[in-house]
Amino acid sequence: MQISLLMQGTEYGDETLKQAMAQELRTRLLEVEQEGRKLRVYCGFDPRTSDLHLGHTVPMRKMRQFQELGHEVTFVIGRFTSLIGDPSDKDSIRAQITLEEATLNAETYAEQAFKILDPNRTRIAYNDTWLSELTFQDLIKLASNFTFQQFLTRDAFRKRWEAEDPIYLHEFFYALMQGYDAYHLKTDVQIGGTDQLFNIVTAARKLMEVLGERPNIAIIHGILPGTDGVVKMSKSLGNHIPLQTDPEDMYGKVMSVPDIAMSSYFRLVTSLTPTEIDEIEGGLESGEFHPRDVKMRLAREIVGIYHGEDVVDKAEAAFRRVFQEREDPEEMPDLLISHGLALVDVMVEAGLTKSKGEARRLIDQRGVRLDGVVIENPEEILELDEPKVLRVGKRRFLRLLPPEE
RNA sequence: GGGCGGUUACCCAAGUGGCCAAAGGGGGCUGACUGUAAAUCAGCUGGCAUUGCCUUCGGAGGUUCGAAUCCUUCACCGCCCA
Repeated sequence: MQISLLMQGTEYGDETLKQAMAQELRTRLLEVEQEGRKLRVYCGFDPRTSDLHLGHTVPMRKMRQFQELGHEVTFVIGRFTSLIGDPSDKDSIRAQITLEEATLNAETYAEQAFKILDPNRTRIAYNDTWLSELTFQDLIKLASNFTFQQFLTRDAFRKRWEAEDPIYLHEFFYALMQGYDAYHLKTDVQIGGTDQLFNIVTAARKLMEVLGERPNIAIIHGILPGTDGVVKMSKSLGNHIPLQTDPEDMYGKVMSVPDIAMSSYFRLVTSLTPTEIDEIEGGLESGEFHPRDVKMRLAREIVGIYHGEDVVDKAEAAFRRVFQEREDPEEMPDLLISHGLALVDVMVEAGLTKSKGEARRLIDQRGVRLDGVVIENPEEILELDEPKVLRVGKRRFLRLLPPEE
């Protein structure tokens, strides 16, 4: 009963492993029941940036499922692991962050997570509290359980090895640290994406075993692609949909996701049942549904989760207005300007462009409009006697207000 | 520690004294098309300035009328040897 629900949507890339994990989960459930306790479930999130995005919610939704079944969920904030950066992430090595930065970034992590997790049933833990206590001796002991070759067969490392790109020694610690988290928390279940297979299945399970704990069960989910539809969602790539964005923006960002990624989005970040999703996919395939309408449904679902059903209609209306009917949005920032200012200066001042050169370029490319009229002259001087709407490109808007007389 | 090769713009990568703000690709942006999808096409992609100037080719210093390109030195990376 619980098993099928908990294994729902998992993706191991290996049927044998999946069966093994399902079997272990079954056994473990029975055991904890006899012990009169609940499963201890955890997933770690590294605060390498300050905001969580849709991609983070995939494991969080799975955690929520465990919560609903009464299990104990620990939301680990990887303040210590984020110092290294998971080598599974391509460019995480590049920018090392400090504990101070990680702490700052983590400030609102829990608050953001509670959009998905039940705050009353979530334990928050920071992994620096135990990882920073380890001695060099401890580290040696942990490290001695693994061979260099085991790490090297990992895709992330192997590719770099073959490309003769640097692989830093400390990157190997990441898996050890994550494994130690699982050991320290004595977890029964660890959740993560397919990119965490090595960290969870190889490192954590082995470490727990040699340290005298039962290996935790890996619940592995698929990876949510970003708004480009291909690469894993991440803030540093700029293909993310932040949880803390306004409903209109969230709706629009979902709409910009390529069709091919829709199915992943439905499966990974909405509450639709597998049956409902099958119906949608069938309808798409037969041509019964228009992909755009399906995507609008997707956008409604997602906006509804984070902003509430009551604002969904408004977000959708705003989207239709601006992108389908090509009207100006109802709400946009105002800027009071005085007479005789150069348009390019106003654009830079308002943050619509980074430089005057960029502003001129956009005007040149016919990408700047004032009340719908394309501005032709890069040296345009503004003389307003009534408010006008400045549109830069597809989605940058500003209402210019004339000076008060 | 020794030998060799390398460090170029957001990323990859060409460029070995002036024609280099620096080829090409990716990414991003603008426009056309359109469903803020995909594909395609055209263009843009350091800053300031209306013909010019300033900053940029790992850091610092030097040679030269002139350097991403040559020299010195420092730092970092890879390969091979130990």
